[in-house]
Amino acid sequence: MSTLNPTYTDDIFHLSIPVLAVDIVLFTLYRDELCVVLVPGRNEWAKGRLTLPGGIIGRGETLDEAADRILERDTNISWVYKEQLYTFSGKNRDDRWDVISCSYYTLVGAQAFLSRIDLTRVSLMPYTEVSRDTVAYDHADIIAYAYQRLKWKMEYTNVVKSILPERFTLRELQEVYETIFQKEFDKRNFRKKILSLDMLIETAEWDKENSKRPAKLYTFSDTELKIIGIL
Amino acid sequence: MSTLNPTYTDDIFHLSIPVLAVDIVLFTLYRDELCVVLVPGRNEWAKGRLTLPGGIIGRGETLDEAADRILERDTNISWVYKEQLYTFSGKNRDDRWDVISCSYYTLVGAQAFLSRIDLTRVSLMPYTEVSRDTVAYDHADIIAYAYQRLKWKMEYTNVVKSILPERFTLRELQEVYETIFQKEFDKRNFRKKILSLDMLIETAEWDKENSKRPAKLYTFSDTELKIIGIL
DNA sequence: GCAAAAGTGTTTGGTCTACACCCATGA
DNA sequence: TCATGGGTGTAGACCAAACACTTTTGC
Repeated sequence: MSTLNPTYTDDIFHLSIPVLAVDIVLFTLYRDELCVVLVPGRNEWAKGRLTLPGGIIGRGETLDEAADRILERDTNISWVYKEQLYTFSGKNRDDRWDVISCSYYTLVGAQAFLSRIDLTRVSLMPYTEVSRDTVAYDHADIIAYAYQRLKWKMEYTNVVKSILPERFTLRELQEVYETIFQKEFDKRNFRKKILSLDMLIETAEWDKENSKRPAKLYTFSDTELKIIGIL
Repeated sequence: MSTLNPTYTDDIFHLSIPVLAVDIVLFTLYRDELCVVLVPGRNEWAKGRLTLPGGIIGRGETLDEAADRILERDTNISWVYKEQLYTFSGKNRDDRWDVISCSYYTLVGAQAFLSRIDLTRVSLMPYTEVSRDTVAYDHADIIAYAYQRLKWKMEYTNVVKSILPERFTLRELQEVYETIFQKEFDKRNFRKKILSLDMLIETAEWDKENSKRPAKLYTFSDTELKIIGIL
């Protein structure tokens, strides 16, 4: 029996203690929509349905390590901002097993995401289509909770940087907020607010991508997650 | 081997998966100080030191049920507001075992607390005295985290009601906030703010306890936890 | 020169803070 | 009548929201 990475064929499901799994809610923006990464269910209770990437934690592993391992296994993504969300244990979580799920959520930019992922193994579902009918177990609840937490983090930290490229325009930044919050913000107030936070540094470069007046490019002043009040 | 309530003598510590425990941070106010309930360490690695009330979760139990069971076992307290805090899994949490701890915190009024607890089995430690030297494992870290979360919940919910008697004066309410936040608030601003939230109902009764001008007694309008912005 | 997106300030209302005095009661 | 804590209002600073026009560029 391997120490790391126990498999579903172990006899761990017949013990007097529950099994602890780690499930990951990976958010990304794709075609101006907030999407979640899902994988096909691998056991008989989730066959033909989509689930969150997840796995059983091994002895000697921390939860963070297990989250990294599972994320890398399913998406090839190896370093991202991630945060533990909640540990779910409702009796009806799983049709048969007594599995407790420690969930994480993470946020990845579409570029980084698409360049690493194998879309034959994972799929993207728009957040608006997530429901108990479209994803297995209680994973729709976990995703809904992750979405709340994400919005909330975006209101008072610079976590949005994990979804943006190194340099970006204020308009792009605003669009990320608008997509995730599903509401529009006033351009002037948004810029004033963001700039007043000293979260961004103005670069000397300009965005010449589109054929209109070029926009200044900005970058984040902090590489680490920082708590600030945004919205 | 019992299904609920596995004991430390089971062989569960030799498995390929980690063991999941539930630890509880119970806050109460005692002599105008924020205190935490601790119990004597029961295994050889925590002998002679104090730990949080905790135990191994059993198969068939949810985390909330395990938290209730452990709380009742150690303190006779059977219904209180409680909230899952975080699931800790650092490698150095425990000298020997690979135990993952799902922690809860809760807040109990001194009256309810003292009437139910057996002080020969548990002890109270002022929050200011909690440190890695005074409590075992990584429990000081868990308590510090719980304290942050508690303050934060008190800023935007009516959670404070779990520590107050059914009827109370505005002064008492303010004192609870001052004790927990370890800072003083302006009386007029505090009253204005609290009353503007429609969180309280003014009763027809007066507090005649102290021998000065009687104060109006208030009660909470919501019995459930409610999100509001307080401070 | 025109279409398209970038960029920019001011006014207004609400909220937070600081601050000092009178009132009701029991002793 | 006095000591003690209960109860109240206002002015200034700050922050959030609403709102419209000018600038730069490519075509």
